[in-house]
Amino acid sequence: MTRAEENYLKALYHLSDHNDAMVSTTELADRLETKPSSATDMLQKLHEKSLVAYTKYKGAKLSSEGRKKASQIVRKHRLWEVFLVDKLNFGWEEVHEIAEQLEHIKSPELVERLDEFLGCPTTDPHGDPIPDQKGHVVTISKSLLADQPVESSTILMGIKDSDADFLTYLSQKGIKLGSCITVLEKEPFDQSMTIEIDGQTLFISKTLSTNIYVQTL
Amino acid sequence: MTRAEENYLKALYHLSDHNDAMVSTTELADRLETKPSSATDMLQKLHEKSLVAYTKYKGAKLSSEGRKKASQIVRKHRLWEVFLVDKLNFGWEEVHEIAEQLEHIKSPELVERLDEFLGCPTTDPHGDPIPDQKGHVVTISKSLLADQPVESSTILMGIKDSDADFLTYLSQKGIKLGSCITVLEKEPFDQSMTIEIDGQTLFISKTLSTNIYVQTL
DNA sequence: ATAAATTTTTAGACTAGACTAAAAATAGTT
DNA sequence: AACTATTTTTAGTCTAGTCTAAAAATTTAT
Repeated sequence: MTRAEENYLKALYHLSDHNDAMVSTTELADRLETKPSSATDMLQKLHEKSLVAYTKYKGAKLSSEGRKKASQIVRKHRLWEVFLVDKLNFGWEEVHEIAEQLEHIKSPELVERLDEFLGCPTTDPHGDPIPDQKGHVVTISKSLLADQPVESSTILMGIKDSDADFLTYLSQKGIKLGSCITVLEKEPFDQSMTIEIDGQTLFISKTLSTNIYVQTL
Repeated sequence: MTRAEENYLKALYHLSDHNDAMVSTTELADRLETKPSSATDMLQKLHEKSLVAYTKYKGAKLSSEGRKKASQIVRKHRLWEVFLVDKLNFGWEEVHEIAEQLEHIKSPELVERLDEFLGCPTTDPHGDPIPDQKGHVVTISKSLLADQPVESSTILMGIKDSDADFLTYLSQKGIKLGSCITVLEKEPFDQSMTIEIDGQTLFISKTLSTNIYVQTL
């Protein structure tokens, strides 16, 4: 498996959104910042290798074999992110790019040992689940902060759009995984809200609250 | 810098043997398990980029810039080896291949943090020195076990040819970095020797003793 | 239902890096 | 000094992955 092949599989994994949905050539190309013609070429190649189910003009989705391969790459990506944050003290906004490289290191033994070294974590620093060796993920039911009623108390469980700037902003405010959030007020006209987070009162826009996953206590 | 370019620089680094010696196209090709014609192509390219001083039919050596780049790759390789052995409990014979991949990860910050995490080691698991950020290496004076006189007491400081099978053999015998070695007998006809290593008496061939570096106490 | 707009695929070209085979330069031998 | 043997370089081909431009299929709109 080449690096490019791995990146296509991973993109399909993320785009199919656990729904087994068909992904269009353009979607895939956009995600990988490439051209649709390149995506077509690769899809045909991956179809040949039985990693992808692809029908001309209809789109593509991962085969079970392809899904397994993809989940292994995601597993590696997220384990390395944990390593970078927990062991090397990187900020959660700095690790994605480096993990993009580390995820392609080929050594099954390394993955297992790294997993053990990290204490077999189940989520990465952004709250995304880490697939196990077989590709299975434990999905924790989480809701958007935006949907929580006033007075409700929740715990921050994940970040939807792990954009680096957004993550930097959050950590500047002291917002991190596991923070306790209580919704104090919700403005009906712009869906902004006032929250109490780890004791501190904060005013939060709709953009923010729709990108934060919480778990009800 | 592509992966191939990095591998050529690294090969030149190892072949020039700290002597700043000219390396021939064939030597380089052999080291990289490729053909001389491919090496020529790459040398011309690296010369264009001022990373290598190359004159047709004469051979090549690293420029100061190229040497710096190469030493950074070697630094990364050896730091990752320490990580794999010290933190993930790999055997010293298992780490070279994985480090060959990890050495190409691009992130200066990562290297610094890894270095610190590992306690700024000065040698890798085989006793080879780890270059610092500027490419400088601390060379410890070490001699071959084969050259030690009878009765002399030494400490094992490094392995010359870090071949996986050889390393496996050594660790099976309980031979490791830091082991105390006393030469008990030397046979003049085949240069084999009897040694005492960490209390245990061992018979050792010339091949072995010429691949082990020791430091006199 | 047919025309227009969009999406997707094909065809052909490019680059990096490798290869083979042939040509050129260097080194070794007499 | 000249002739052979070896090494090195050049020339041309191949593959993976990308691209652009054009053709084909599909979707949308009238």
